[in-house]
Amino acid sequence: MDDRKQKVLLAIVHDYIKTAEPVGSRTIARKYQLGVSPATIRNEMSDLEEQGFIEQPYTSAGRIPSERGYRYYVDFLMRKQELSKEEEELIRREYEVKVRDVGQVIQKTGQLLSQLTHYTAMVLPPRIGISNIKHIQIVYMHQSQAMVIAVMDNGTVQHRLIEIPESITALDMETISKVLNAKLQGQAMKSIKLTLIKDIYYELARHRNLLDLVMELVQESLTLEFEDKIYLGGVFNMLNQPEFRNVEKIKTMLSIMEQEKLLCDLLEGGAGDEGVTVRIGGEIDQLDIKECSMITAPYSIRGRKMGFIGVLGPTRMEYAKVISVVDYMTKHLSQTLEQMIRGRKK
Amino acid sequence: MDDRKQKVLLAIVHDYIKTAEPVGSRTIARKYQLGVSPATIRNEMSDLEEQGFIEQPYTSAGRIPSERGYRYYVDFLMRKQELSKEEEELIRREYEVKVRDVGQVIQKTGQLLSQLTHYTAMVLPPRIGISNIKHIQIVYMHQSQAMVIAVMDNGTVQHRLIEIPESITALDMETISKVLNAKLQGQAMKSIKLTLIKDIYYELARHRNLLDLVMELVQESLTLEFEDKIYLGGVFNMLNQPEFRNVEKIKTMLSIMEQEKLLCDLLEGGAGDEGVTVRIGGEIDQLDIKECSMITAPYSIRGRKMGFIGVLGPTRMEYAKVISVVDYMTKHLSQTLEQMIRGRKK
DNA sequence: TTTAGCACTCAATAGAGTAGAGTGCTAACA
DNA sequence: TGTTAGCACTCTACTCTATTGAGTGCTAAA
Repeated sequence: MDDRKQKVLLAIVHDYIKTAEPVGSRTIARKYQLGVSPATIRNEMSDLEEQGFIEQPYTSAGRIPSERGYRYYVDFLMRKQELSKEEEELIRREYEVKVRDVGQVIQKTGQLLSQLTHYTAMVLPPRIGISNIKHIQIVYMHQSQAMVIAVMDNGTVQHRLIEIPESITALDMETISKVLNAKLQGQAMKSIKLTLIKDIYYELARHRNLLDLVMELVQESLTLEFEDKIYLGGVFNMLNQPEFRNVEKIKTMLSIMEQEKLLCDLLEGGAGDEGVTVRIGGEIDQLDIKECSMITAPYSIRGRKMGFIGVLGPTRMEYAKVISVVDYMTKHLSQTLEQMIRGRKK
Repeated sequence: MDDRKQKVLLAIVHDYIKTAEPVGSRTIARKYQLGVSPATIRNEMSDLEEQGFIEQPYTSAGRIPSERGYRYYVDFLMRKQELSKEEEELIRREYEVKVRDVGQVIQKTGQLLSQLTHYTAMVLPPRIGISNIKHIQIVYMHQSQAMVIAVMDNGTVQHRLIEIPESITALDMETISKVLNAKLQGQAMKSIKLTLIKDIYYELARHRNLLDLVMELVQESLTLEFEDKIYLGGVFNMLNQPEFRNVEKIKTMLSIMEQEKLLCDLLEGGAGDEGVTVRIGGEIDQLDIKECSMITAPYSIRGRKMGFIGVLGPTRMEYAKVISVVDYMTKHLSQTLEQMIRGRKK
């Protein structure tokens, strides 16, 4: 692909991202100084179309980038775009106030992502399956009920009400808490194996009843990993995009947004181990939202991948901008979380 | 208002609720056996319009109920509509599985509400401000950080990471936990007064530093009451309503849905102390969502009002149906929550 | 290789006409 | 006096038909 063709493609992508209207040869000649006439540009466009980088919605309309065109743009033509001073300032300021626990950080991240990009943001909170138990506590509520609380070292807290046999006293529970703490502290939810459970059983044979219930909680927390909550921000930003002028599209869009499970898969599915991943249109294979692109990236705490953040927008997305925002935010998020949970030992 | 006028109004309300089209005199004569000709009905309609119960979108269209018309319908004409056996069965079944903690119950309630009514459901979880502290625990995370956990007797758990001076040991914290529990157990967050705090201060003069932070949490939990989370269900149900054919309306609608604070006010604002409240159109004064009605009701645990549930739909709403669903759900919700937190002493 | 010119295509817009639902009025009827 | 049939009138929604304009592709000349 020669230099001038690249320039033409770049012009088409830029203009279409900005206006959402098919771009004609004349517009390019007028707005982007290439030093050639519209006729020449038409010839180039004809070639580009043959190679599959651009397409025509109908005969005698302007051209729009194809998915392949966007891909080429993202891979070769796009120039990196740093965040502005104001934006960085905004992020810094927002993270400073009122973010006391992990949940709030996650939520704020979603908010910022959507605010900065004007698209829909998705954030997957730190997965508990791969974090370690810091403390387990059983709180007596009344004669047939107790609350099991597990504090994880990523700063989250799991809790559940359980039924207990009436024969068990508050004192019993304290004993159980102690043993559980001794055995489970520092263990990852995932790594709690049968041997360990047997070990605890042995030590607490007397309290087998209660123990069954507690272990059930532990087990369930593990499965919870897969039905994790996901934080969305700016869903209705998407409605400002001209591609959502028609109500049917909005409906499919929103019904997708209500399926948390699907979104989690979407977010986890494509992202690589490190760095920002861009998926354009059909490259998101799980789903048939047409004309959408996703930009995702994992964030980590102390080098361990803990979750994902992502932005969903139309294929006609401001890739350069969104990529740098996502990149910047993962780093900032990792940093904020690390600061918050400073105590973690490697 | 004489009997026949009521019948005509009822016919108009029913038909408009069903079809979302202005209702003409002929339609009424055909579909609702009133035993009179369209001309007579026209005369009645003319009167009804003069009295403000119905209106015409434009000359020579059919009539639609005015807000006053809906109000009259709800107050005097509407017949109570019981839930079907299938619906009751559905509710029972859904509450049985996988509702282990209060959060899940709340979420499930929202889901059911929207599923049964086909409108948007909102649920305000039990307010912590008016619930009592069951247990306070401080968990040591590492040398400069601790997690404060408060278990409330309504089955919710509050938690927060706090910074602690390095001089404080894990043992210190256990002492503090003990004293806090002794003093705060059974107290409502709201009722924690200065005298009580002084009392604790006195007893724990040595640990004043840490105490400051813990009390701050308690204080903040109190303010949290006002920025409570709200659970929404079936937001996109609304899009199936024909009044949301145009995109602008969808946008205002959704942007309202994203403002949690506003929704909480909305939910709390109009509801009375007991029973179902219906607000029609302009009667929802906080807001300028036009053409919407809200049906709300408080739910309680052991006779104490703990939160609200509500349904938001177009003014052209199936009032009879929604009212009975909301009514039924508050009762069922109260019951489920009471069962779950059985231990509460009056 | 580039450019100007020109015929052709197609969506979007605007206008005109038509159909249909519904009203209000009047006069006749029970 | 209340009810009804008849009829002229109103207004929206829909269809059909130009018209406009942006844009292309091709050809021939520079």
